Amino acid sequence: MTSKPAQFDELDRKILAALIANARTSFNEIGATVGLSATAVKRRVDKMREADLITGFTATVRPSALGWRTEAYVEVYCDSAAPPRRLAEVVRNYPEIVAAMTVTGGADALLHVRATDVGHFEEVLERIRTEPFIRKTISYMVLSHLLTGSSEAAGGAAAGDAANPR
Amino acid sequence: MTSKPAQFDELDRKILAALIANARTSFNEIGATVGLSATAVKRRVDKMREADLITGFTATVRPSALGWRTEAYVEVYCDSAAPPRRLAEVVRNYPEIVAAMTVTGGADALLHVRATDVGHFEEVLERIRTEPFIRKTISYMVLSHLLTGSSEAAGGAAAGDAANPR
DNA sequence: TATGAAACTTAGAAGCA
DNA sequence: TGCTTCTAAGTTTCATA
Repeated sequence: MTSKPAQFDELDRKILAALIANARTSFNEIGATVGLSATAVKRRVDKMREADLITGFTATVRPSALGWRTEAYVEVYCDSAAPPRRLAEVVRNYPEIVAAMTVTGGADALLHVRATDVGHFEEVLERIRTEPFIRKTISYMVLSHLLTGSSEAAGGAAAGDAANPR
Repeated sequence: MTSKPAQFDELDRKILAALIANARTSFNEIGATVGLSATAVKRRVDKMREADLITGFTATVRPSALGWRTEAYVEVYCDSAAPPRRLAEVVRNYPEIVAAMTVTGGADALLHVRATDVGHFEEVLERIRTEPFIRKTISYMVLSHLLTGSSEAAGGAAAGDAANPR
């Protein structure tokens, strides 16, 4: 192993931004933009993948085009005895839960839920509420997105440049 | 224009799932999986892109590897006079806001914020609170993600199959 | 209208200077 | 790091059902 943790420089940032904008941009094209040969770009990308900085490449989809038209955030309140591990197991059983995390504040966890429609969401919510250690839930239905093209507005897509989280 | 909206079938679903799992899967490989030639797969992908069902291809990144280690959800309460449009403009000025939406419930909007550390987050929060029509904010810091590999845990990556929103 | 095979073109991978 | 070769994938055209 080398001593250097393969530092991330400005060139890498630009390459990353190009790949986030369009994962199919050719190394040649990226190289032309950042002033590097295609080979050099490839090597840097390989390193970023090795470093697990780039975790993969995916297609970005519009959930509404697939029929997922309802979205909500759900605060979950648990019995004090329930450990986060337990909640993680439960959450995995719901394909409608696209994100789940423990949070500060009154609630124990926050769930990001997608459903086809309000009826579907209600059904999911009722199932969640019957989970043994869940005491109560508070739902916030998403009305409209204020950030179009945002990763989460697109429902799991990435956009933006490497200098920014989105 | 044709009368048919180019219906989405099971084959498309499988192709989409393969591309979401890995956008660099070759058409040939996908074809072998779904029982189609590479040419046919490409044509279906082209159609899905035209239909804006597939909105693009991106690299998935681990925000923490880029130094974005703090994450929070912020409820925003506005003066009753403030229209959502106005909020949308404001939100665009903050690269730290990775998602923003109007929601049901007491708050007018919910922001998903990423920052490098708690100090950075506090600074962002203070800036947001000085925006003219914002009355108050309530923050929920994300402690840990319960769904690893989830799009949002990865901070803007997509994963899963087309039958599911994630 | 959708498909598959073949020809053609471009990009990616590997080795070398 | 960049250049060149080799290989593999994407792209286009054509014929077919």
